[in-house]
Amino acid sequence: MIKREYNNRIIWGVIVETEAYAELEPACHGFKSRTAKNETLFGEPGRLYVYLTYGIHHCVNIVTEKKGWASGVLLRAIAMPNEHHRVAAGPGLLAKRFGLNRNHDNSLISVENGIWLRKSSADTKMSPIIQTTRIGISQAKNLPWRWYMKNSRSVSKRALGDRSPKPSEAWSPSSKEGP
DNA sequence: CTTTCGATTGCCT
DNA sequence: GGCAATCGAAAGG
Repeated sequence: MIKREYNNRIIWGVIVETEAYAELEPACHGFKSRTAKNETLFGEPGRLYVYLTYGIHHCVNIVTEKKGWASGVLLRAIAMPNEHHRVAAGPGLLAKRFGLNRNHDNSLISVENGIWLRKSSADTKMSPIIQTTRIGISQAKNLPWRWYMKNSRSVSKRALGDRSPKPSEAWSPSSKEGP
């Protein structure tokens, strides 16, 4: 589960949908270049990479892998048992509900910073976990790097309609190499 | 410099 | 199903 303290309150939920992004594939923000904007993605694991998308919504990632290698896990949906099942059922919605924005970019995940992770029996309650392709991207659509809890009602709306990638959208690793 | 478009959401037909 | 909202990178001239 993920926990968050802000406005003098602690809220929590189970992460029920994620996607992985890494430097070796073109959908990743760190694929083309390393800039001030995406620097966090190249930084040390355990920090948040938060960016604005569509000029309106924020997307929250947890940086993974080793320092110097752009990689992260996008949090796409959180189930909050004590609230309406859709309040955090999407990347933008969960960022909003958990009060996270660009100011939290590069923040270390810790109790001191008001955002942290814990294991819980609630985490496995909605299994099995389905692995499939990512959503809302235009490149490397064939990579099966999305995971979600099959039995959760809080999985993002668009995640429900799966489709297999067309051959023209297929992508396979070429020059870039992993860590 | 100008134009395009995105790791989305919500409202409309 | 379609599309506006709304901003800033990235791409194009």
